[in-house]
Amino acid sequence: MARSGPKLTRIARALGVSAATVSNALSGKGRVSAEMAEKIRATAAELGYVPSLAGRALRTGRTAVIGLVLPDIANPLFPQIAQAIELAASSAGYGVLIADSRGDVTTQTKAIERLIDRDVDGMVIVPRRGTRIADVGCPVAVIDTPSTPGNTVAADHWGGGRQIAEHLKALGHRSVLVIGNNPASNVQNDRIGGIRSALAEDAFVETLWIEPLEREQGKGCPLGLAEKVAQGFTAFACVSDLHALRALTELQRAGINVPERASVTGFDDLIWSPVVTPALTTARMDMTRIAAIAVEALVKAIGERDPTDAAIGAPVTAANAEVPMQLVVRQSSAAPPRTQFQPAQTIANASTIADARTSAPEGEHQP
Amino acid sequence: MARSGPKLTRIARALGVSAATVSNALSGKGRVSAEMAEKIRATAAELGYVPSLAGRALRTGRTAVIGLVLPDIANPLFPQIAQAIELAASSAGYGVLIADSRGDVTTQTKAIERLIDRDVDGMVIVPRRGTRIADVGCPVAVIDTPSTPGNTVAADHWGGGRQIAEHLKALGHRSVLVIGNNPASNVQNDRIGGIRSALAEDAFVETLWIEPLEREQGKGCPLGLAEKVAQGFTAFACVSDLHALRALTELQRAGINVPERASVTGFDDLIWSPVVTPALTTARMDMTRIAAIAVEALVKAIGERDPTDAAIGAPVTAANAEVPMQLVVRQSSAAPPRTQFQPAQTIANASTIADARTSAPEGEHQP
DNA sequence: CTGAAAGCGCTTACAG
DNA sequence: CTGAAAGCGCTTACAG
Repeated sequence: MARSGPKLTRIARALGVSAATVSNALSGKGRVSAEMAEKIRATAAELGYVPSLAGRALRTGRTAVIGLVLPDIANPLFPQIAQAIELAASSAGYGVLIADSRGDVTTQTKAIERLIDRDVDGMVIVPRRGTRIADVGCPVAVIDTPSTPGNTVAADHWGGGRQIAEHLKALGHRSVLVIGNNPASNVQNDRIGGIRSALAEDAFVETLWIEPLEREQGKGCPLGLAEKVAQGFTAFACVSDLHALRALTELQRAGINVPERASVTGFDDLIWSPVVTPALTTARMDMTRIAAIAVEALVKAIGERDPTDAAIGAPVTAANAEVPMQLVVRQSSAAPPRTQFQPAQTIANASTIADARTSAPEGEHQP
Repeated sequence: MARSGPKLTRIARALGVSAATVSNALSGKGRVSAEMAEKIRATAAELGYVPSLAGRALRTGRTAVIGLVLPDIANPLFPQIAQAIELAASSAGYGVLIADSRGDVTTQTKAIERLIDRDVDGMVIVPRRGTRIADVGCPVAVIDTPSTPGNTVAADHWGGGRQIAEHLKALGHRSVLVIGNNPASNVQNDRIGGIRSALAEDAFVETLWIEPLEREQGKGCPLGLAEKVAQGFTAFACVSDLHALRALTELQRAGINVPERASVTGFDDLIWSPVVTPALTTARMDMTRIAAIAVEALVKAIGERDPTDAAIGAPVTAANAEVPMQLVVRQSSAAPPRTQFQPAQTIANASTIADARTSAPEGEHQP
């Protein structure tokens, strides 16, 4: 309650000891007799003592705050990340200052500078693709992809891709269209690489890079998935649940039943994945663990760092770990048409769509 | 770059003046001659001087940090809010510390306490429904609904509801099912109230309160919307784009074309709204303005507050404003079946669904 | 117009 | 084991 409660000195006076002794007792550095320490702790608790971070920061050079730098807060993955980091950080006694890059590299640099100016003890960065995080001047933990050179903590995107692929393979899918939107993204390339590697021998795989959909425009160029179904694709493996959602609704809109006639999978288990009909099969990151590792590494680096080396060229430290992804199977993926009988039906909006039954379920485009 | 750059004293020494003069020059309090001030500013810039917030905080009792308290970071609206608040706050020279309530009232209280312990100058709170924000001990701006008693800044949810309703009415819809999930939410009630009030005379309206979908479960009880279509409803007005997405996909899954046979609308213009096929018609809040107003009010309150009144019972100040919502018309809403010819078609998954053409498009359930 | 002093609350050597 | 002192970097009265 009490904003920056009573001061240390008040406790000291109340007990007739020095502020230094109170400080020592409270920090448990052991320079105080057990009884005295106990008495001091009791009084502190009773008075609702909360140390002034400002005072401490000024003395120690540590603010107990870390920055969270994100490429774009609008990213639907942001909530998961922020929540996990906030939990890990506050458990470790750190506050989390947010900084938004708004998708822009210049803004990212500025955001990082602002955090530095605020004397954060360290920062967690989810870099915008292609960004080099260097000589920031404080400990940094990067969350990205194992493929990113340097110290990073990341989900095993490749392994996640393999899980998705194994799942589709086990269902009997042999023609898979992989959908991504950013060939420059390490994360997407890892996921796609994983999918392709697990599917390599058994299936025909094609990758479709889609254009970023202009927000607000909303008129979205259709991905032409109905045609892909007609060509024989039975599964659409998207690198994000956002693409999966786009694929799912486009297929449904074209009158193609999911999962009876085409399976759709995504990545990240975003908020809507279980809400949609049919619910999306996806692979999720263990954000809690990723955040825990990142923050732990950060805290360790902060501890090892000499707070007085303030200036340029200070060590950039980070974690280096890879966390498995978890497959979440829901109703948007099932055995392909070949193995499941479909009652005769006419397709809505048939004008633009070839009836998939008239095309071979697979193989016609095999090399 | 330089972490907590050169100190004030360094500038003072470089110019042979006192630290006090430098401080005065930089803060522009005008106790310094113009030339001197200019020289000082130049040197400060040259040395890359960045004031130590810790030092300043200790002296002034102001940390230049505000807290952002959210009911649940996982909320899909969070990105919009966080982004807008971060921008407004950093423009005003404030950092933003995040605090997650994780949907829990106790956690919310703890999160607020932690922010207080960190000596934030004020906080923006998006309260969990039914929470009383009181005697926090620092200036507070609440973002909620105009219906919430007390000082709040909010979107005009009621007006947004009216806009949605007018839109549907203009298209010719006369049977509207309103979908919400939380009868205790002021926001939802305002939105629904607005919809109903604008529709009152001309249409039949029913409200469907749906169960919160258990995440991970993903098996989601279907909402039974196909049946509603059979009953004659032609429009589904949801209080959130998340519900709208659920409705849209359920309808599509049932073989009901949107928007030809049923229109779907949402609220908030969440990330997926323009991505989905058909893109969602929705009403969005002007988060930028809401955040600007909230932060401005907060900063004003902080300025008026005596930083030494530290303790209990300090004034809780806030904004009080109502910001119009903006209707975003996309393809998920169109004229109802009656006014638009539908080619004959068979419905997929017909087993569970009555063919809507056999039921009256409206009226049969009118009182 | 400018400077010297005091002090915000804390912690860390250094004495006793 | 405990205390007195110094100082982190800043700003605000108060003198000159």
